[in-house]
Amino acid sequence: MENILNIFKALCDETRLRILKLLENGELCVCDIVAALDMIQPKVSFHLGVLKEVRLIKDRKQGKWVHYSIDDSDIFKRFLLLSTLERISAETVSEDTKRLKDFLKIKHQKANVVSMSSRTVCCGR
Amino acid sequence: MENILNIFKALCDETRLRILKLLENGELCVCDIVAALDMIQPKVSFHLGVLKEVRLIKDRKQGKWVHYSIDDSDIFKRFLLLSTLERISAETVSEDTKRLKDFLKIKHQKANVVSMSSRTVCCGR
DNA sequence: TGAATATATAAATATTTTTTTATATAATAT
DNA sequence: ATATTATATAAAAAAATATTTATATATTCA
Repeated sequence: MENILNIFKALCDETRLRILKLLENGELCVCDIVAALDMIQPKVSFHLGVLKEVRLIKDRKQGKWVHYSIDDSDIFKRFLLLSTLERISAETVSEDTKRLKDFLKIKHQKANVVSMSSRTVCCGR
Repeated sequence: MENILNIFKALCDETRLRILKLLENGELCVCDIVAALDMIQPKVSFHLGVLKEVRLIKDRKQGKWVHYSIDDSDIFKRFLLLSTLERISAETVSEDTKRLKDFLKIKHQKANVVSMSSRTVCCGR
């Protein structure tokens, strides 16, 4: 019971569903998600922690960055996520996707300049 | 989003999962559930209301009684419930099932006496 | 009709969860 | 070394949810 209950507790929050929806298309680092959701970073970290705790997502550390992605090692969770996320239309999260797109664009532009000047910037702050 | 979110909000509570597990074997009236969970009646009514609101369960009124049962008119919810409830072992809810069994036994005994003396008692209080 | 029973609802309280603000940690760059 | 960047965490405040207590409604029974 404990287990399935905690999965639902992790899924019963709008912010966390938005995060999962963002991760549907592949891994993102924390600052990507912060930009996409337009929320402050500790808030996003909190929700990532909740999702990670029940293993709906996993993380991968690389230098200063932490990349999060859907953890599809469990077949039940995989199916649950699949059927859940397909019930959230792209339209519903269009603002998030737009902000993410814009952010990644600028980030990659900077990364190019950076690779020439040998700096390493993610959020450009 | 609203819709799937509210389904998870309804499912993210232990009492409500216990209620659903009880209803797995067919409809029960409120006083059956109150006895099985060993909780006060307004608390049970509150949780039944939450489940009914998102149409995970439905009710059927008959005289003084209200009978609740799983609402399986929606295929997604049906599947979700099926796969959820099978993840809650009978062992986990054995106390609930025991109390329910005991309660129904006494209730039916009374109902028999009652049918002879033409009274209508449910909870015997 | 009046008492008893089954359930629902409203208001007050308690608890849990989320959000914010401040700060810590760890990696990289200068 | 020191500053900057990315992320996490702790503590306080705010918001949401659940629980209790009291009461209302509706049905049946005597």
